[in-house]
This record gives sequence, C-alpha cells and structure tokens, in this order.
Amino acid sequence: MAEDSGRRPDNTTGRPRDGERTDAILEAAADLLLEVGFDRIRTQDVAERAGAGKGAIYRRWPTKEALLAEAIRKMPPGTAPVSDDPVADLRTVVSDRCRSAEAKPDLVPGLITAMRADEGIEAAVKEGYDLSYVRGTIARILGADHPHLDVLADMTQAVPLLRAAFTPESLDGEAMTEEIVSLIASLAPPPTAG
Amino acid sequence: MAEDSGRRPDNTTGRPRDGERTDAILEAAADLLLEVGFDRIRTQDVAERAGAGKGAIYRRWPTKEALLAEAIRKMPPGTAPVSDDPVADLRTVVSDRCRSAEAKPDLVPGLITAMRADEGIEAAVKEGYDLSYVRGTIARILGADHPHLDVLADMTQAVPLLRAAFTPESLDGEAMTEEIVSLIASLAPPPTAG
DNA sequence: GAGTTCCGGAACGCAACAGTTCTGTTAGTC
DNA sequence: GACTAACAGAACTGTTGCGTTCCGGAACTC
Repeated sequence: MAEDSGRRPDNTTGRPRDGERTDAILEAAADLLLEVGFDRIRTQDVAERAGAGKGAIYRRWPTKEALLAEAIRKMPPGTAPVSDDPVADLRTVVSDRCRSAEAKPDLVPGLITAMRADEGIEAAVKEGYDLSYVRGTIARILGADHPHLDVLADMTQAVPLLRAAFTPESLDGEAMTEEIVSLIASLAPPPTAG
Repeated sequence: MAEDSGRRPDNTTGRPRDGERTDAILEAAADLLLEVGFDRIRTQDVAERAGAGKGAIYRRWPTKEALLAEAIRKMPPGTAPVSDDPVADLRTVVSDRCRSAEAKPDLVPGLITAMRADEGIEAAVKEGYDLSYVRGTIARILGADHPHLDVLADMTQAVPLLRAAFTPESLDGEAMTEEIVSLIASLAPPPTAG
C-alpha cells in the first residue's frame, strides 16, 4: 500500500542527506587540491567553496584525509588518443603532462607529501597511478619488445615534474614536449623496406 | 699593551658565541632534513639533537626557515667521477641518485614542499640545483652536441624520484640504474673506425 | 503536528608547534 | 670581583587549524 511506497529502503527517518551536497564538497576538494596542493587545504575552505557547512563534511567523512582520498579516487585517469600516427599521439600525452605541470605545479608535490602523511591517501593515489597508457603509446612507436619502455614512460611524467619544481622560470611546455617526444622518436627503428 | 691584545675585534663584551654550537645546530638540521623531510622538522627536535636550547637557535637565525635555508646551502653539491670509462662514471652518478632516492625518499619531496612555502628556502635550493655534472658525464658518452643532453640529465634524477614516491614497493636501485644507464649508452654513436 | 535528521553558520575546545621569556649557570672582558 | 652575553632547559604566549557542538530552520516520515 501507500505506506510502504513512501518508506525509505533503509528505514531511516528525518531529512534525507543531499547527494548534491556530497558532490559539491568532493568537487570543491578536488579543485582546491589542484589549486593550492594538499598541505594548504583547510576544511573551512572546502566547505565555503562548496557552499556548505563543516558539519556537512564531517557527517560524511570522518577526517579531512578521508574526504581528500575519495576526491583523489574520483579524479579521471590519464588517457591517450589512438590514431594512426603514434608520434602525434605521444605528443598529445606529453603535452598534456607538461601543461599540467606548468599550470598546476602544486598538485603532484602536494600528493607526494600527502601520501607520506596518510595511508588512505597513499592507497588512493597508488590506486590511480597507472602509466600503462603512456607505455602503450610508446610501444606503438618503438615496438612492444623495446627494452626501455618503462623508463621512457616514467620519463615523460617525471621530467616535467622535476622542471616545474626546480626550474619553473625557464619552463617552456612546448619546447619540453618537443625535447621528450623527439628523444623517444629518435629511438624508433628505421622503417623496413617491403 | 695587554689591553688591546685581549680585546675582541668587534668590541663586544660578555661570553662569546660558540662556533661549535652553530655547526652542531646546522648539522642537526641537515640530518633531520634528510631523515624526516622538511614538513616534519620541529625546532625542538633540532635543538635536542644538537644538544642545544631553542634560544641558541633563535639567537642565530630569525626563523626556522632561515636555519634550514642555511643548512641546505651547506649541503655538498653533486659530483661525478672522471675516468676513461664514461659509462662507468655515469653508472656511479645514477647509482648514487637511485640509492639516495631509496634511502631518503622524504628529502626531495620535502624540499619541493618547503620551496613552495618559503622564498629563502626556494632560493637556497635553486642555488644548489645544478645538474651540469650529470650533463657533462653524458656528453662524454654521446658527444657535446647531442640534442638530448638536457632531458637525459634531468631524467637520471627525475625517474628515481618519481619511482621512489609512487612505486616504492617495487623499487630496485640496481635494476633502475641499469635501465637508465643502458638507455643512455644505447644512444651512443657507434665507434668510428680509424 | 510530533519526531527525526539534515542544512549553513558560528562558536568552541583542543592539540601542535613557532617563537619568546625566564632561571640559574658559565665564559668571557675590564 | 663587577659586568655582560651566551648557554641549556623549562615555562610560557600566540597562532593555526582540525573536529565538535550548538543554533534556528528546512525536509522528510508517521
């Protein structure tokens, strides 16, 4: 009857928790993570940006770290385009990384700091850490058996991060992309004649 | 007369400041920087390890950051051996970096965090940041005109750091050294005959 | 309408830690 | 011996920011 249809599935009473609040808080946390880095995020700021109270946060997550871990888990994984020009595809991947290192230099260093401070965040970051899409793109250029696929894939991420951290003045995303892509392309075997 | 010979050059009176205390404090600060990283250093800990009081620290430096900046400036720069086997020399350099990333994974991430938080530390780190010794070693293998010396030099540092941060479980310093060195060695031009 | 839980917002308690001050003592100069 | 400043160590102050609690009000069930 009508009695059952209006009943909540979990038999709870009272005002239901607002899913849009949850989303807004996660989004605000992710934004701040990108903008200021982990070590400068304050829960008060997350709440304000989400248009929420701190109570709404702590009703959902036990600690700031738990909130940030979930926000990290929700971040989209890296992807690579797949066209018939693998060098162009690699250029896209590397260029993305370089621009991100330029524009948001606080994100990755902050994540590293956060990983060392909190196990939940460490797990969340490691769960999302997967460079196989880069490796796959490089493999399409050099062949799946090339002995240096792993170092090269790591290099495409690590070099932009290092430069963004230590030599931000002379950072030039386009030039850096070309440096990295041309190095990898130069390792390609010469085209074999039919 | 005896009056002048006993006088301090700067006309000060009272107990003179103990230079050994200064050294002990700087050394304690540097040690802790290596062990726990910037963001976990407390002045109290520096004082205790140096066998000093906090007063002795703040009599010498206005802030914790100023002390750490000086400790960073006193750190020895990287060097490379120069033998007649440049690949072996490179292996030494890369191996040092890999072992350091393995044993002290908190140092560099901590430095990056600290740079973002304090201008004096940023200046001190950048002042000491010089990879020309790595670049020079690679140039002896590939030739001074090789177009990828800069990326490769950065790679030797950046890849160990990335792996130490994100995949510490599977970190193998010796294997990583070989990966990096063999990649660079594979770029060497074939020996020209007479 | 009664009862419950949510909401934003503000106030609060509490812990960590930078930097200061005090105390008794010591190493120097005059 | 008088004076001054450094010394270690402890106590103290002030700030920052996490997490809690309380408020008046709103959304929902019964």
